[in-house]
Amino acid sequence: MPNRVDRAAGPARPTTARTAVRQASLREHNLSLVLRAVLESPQPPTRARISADLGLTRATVSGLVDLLIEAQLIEELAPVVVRGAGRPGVPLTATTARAVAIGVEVQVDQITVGITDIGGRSIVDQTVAGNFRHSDPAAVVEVVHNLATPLLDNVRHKGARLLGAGFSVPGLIRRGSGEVRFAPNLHWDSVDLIRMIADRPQWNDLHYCLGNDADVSAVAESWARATARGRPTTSESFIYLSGGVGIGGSMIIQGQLLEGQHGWSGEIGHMCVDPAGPPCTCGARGCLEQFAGRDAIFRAAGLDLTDELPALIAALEAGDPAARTAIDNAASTLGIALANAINLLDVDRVVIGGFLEVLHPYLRRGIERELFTRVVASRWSPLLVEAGQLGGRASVTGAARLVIDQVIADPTGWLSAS
Amino acid sequence: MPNRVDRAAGPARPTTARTAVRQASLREHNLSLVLRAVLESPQPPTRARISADLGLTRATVSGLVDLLIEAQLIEELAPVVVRGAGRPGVPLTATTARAVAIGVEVQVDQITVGITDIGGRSIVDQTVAGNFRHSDPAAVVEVVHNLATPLLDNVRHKGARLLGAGFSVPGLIRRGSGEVRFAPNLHWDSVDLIRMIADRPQWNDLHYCLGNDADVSAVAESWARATARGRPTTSESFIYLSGGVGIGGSMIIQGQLLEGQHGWSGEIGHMCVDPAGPPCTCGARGCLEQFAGRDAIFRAAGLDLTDELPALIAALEAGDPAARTAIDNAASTLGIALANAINLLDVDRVVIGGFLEVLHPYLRRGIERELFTRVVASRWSPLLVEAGQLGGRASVTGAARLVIDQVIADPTGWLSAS
DNA sequence: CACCATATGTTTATCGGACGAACAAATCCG
DNA sequence: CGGATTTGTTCGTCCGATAAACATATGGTG
Repeated sequence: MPNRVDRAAGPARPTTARTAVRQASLREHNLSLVLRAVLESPQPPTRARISADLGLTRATVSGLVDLLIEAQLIEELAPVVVRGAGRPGVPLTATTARAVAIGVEVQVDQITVGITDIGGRSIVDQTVAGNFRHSDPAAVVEVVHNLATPLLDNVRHKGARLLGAGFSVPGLIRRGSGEVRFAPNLHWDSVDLIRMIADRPQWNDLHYCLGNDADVSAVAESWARATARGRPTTSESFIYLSGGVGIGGSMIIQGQLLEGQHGWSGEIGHMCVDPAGPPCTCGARGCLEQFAGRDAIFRAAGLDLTDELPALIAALEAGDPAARTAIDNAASTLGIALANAINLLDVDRVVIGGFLEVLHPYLRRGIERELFTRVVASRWSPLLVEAGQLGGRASVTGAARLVIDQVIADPTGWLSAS
Repeated sequence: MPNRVDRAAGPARPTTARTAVRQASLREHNLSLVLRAVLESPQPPTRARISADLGLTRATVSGLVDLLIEAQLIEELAPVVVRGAGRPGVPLTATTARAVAIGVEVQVDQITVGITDIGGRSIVDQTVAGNFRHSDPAAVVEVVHNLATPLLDNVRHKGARLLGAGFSVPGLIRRGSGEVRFAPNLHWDSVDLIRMIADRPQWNDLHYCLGNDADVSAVAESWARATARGRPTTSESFIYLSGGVGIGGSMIIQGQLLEGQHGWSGEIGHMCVDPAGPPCTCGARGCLEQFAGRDAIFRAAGLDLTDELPALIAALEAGDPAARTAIDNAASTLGIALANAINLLDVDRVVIGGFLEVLHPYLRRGIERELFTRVVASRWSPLLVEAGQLGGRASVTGAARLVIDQVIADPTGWLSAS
């Protein structure tokens, strides 16, 4: 089958399937269910356990499991487990490094390529620094290709299956296509990134995903905290804040990315937190970015824009009043913006990522203060402001995760090939 | 079967069904699909047309249609249509006044009961005025009962099927139960409204729905504009603003109500539009309500709070500067709040309802001005600020619609009874 | 008007896939 | 060692969609 870009970003879209359900869809769905059960279970489940959890017959589950095993997506473990009477079950788990996805993160100052297996283990990754502002897409593709080729060769050589490739780009994506609609910092405008990559021989015949970096990072965080807590990602809802040059946002509602009509949702950086505030690059006034963006904070703290994060932290630790005020202002405006979002969406969790992740300890109290006074439902449901867990690796991981989410959503396409 | 409150509010929840798919579910799904095809089609479709649209066999569709006809949900029309060669098809349409839902709207100053059939036609409705602030739930139930009984008797006497009852309440709903969590104006706290109603003999054995009034109105508007444009409600996304004593909001994303984790989403009235603004009843400062709520506008316009809307409109038409300023301020703060919401959700349509609906002509320009400068994506996708189409009837219609949405989402439960 | 082309709706046989029950396998317990 | 218990597989059954043939009802054309 040819290159496919089924969805431009995000995990399985809520299947309020307007499409008809043929008998095969039934299989697809249950296959997806079983695979998800294996991948998201706290510990490797047996066939019997899956059967009980899902309400399917053991016979049915067995059949589906066989298909997934044949596809190298899952495998059996030794039946070491002993826990009472009865024949011990065979625990099932994701294969390690046998079914992998490649994630590519394009940033303004670096490009990272990483390989993640279906179980979420990062196999290998590699970063190359550079200046990609106002870059030529073809040059970027070249860099990606060169960076990825050895990794791909290596993985293929070991007999692993390549499930697909996911891309994270700092800009707006055209949903359902492999096209970058607009990436201000890269200075890209309607670049069909996927097509450019897919034309290369080694990149043929793959599944492709493309996503906005904030969205992709949010997906990765959703995954990380689900596995960390040993719980399925299903019911998680949170707002993800991605601090960078600007401030991006993204919403995970019940484990699903809320993409919006065009895939441009989450522009929390341009939420108005003070109509009398300073003008923003977007043309409006008082946008959050102007208070809590990287440049804004550094400027308010009296630092040079070329300074690095450690300088800011040093100033904070030294008790520098300007730095402290800068952070407090950022925190309270972040709090206002997040309170607005929470009131709108009824979500009780916020995850702070990007460069703000490191500042989380300094920001948290200030943010929470605003949340507790402004969120209407805060008296009934506690609110949490957490730091991301993935640091700079969120985007690469997430990009690969986009692919894996597609596999989970419908494993059928990945069955036939041995 | 006993009284059921399958979902507390809203239309079919996105079925990212974590639950297993048995063979029966397949039937359910396709039944739902066929029913939806009949109900949402611009003009009555034939079996063959449905078959082509959905990709199901004519045989399959025929079978499903038979079930739906037997359940009195749809019926055949005379094959009058002549449009080319071939055997003329039999057009299918919703039955009129043979399958109906009852909608109940509880407001602070009135209670309305209305009956709507599955095709969306309003059969009859009735309103009683009263003061239900700080009301006794039991008394309200009594009023509802007395108001509804003759309507129900009448409908049943004509041999129509009662599909269920939907309730609209100005407050927070406990999702998945029939309980009103908190309704400040009614002064209700954890009132199990559905149980109280269902205990009455005539109300036995029904399907029940319960929803927040803004949510319910939004559902009704979604439906109204879908049928008005002769298009299925599927892909519609908009933000609904419900002006009342306060300002409620609600989001319809791709035809689906976005309820949030607890069902408390849409609190756009407490979005901060000016951190230095006046204190709000919620404890924060600068909430939208304090600028664009009914009381705020009347106060700013120099009117008495007991005045009615016509007084405000008269002042506006007379060119009264205070009134004009009040409206302009309301519009720009509404614009700020809506821009925030739109940036977050990537929706390109806003529907203004409640008492603001009438003021729409005076507000629109001011709102749009803010939107066009503040919404990042406005240069690519045009934004629309529309008035609701249903006026005061939105809530009753929507309440009944909650039930009908459930029927559409899974008609199985309504098949057996002749 | 006969006849064919075209489209709709129904009938029939077939097949895919889940289910239930029975059975073999592997453990624990007494 | 034999019963109890749980797991995984095998086999017949049943439900529901599919495909193909057929009956039905038009329009068009010589």
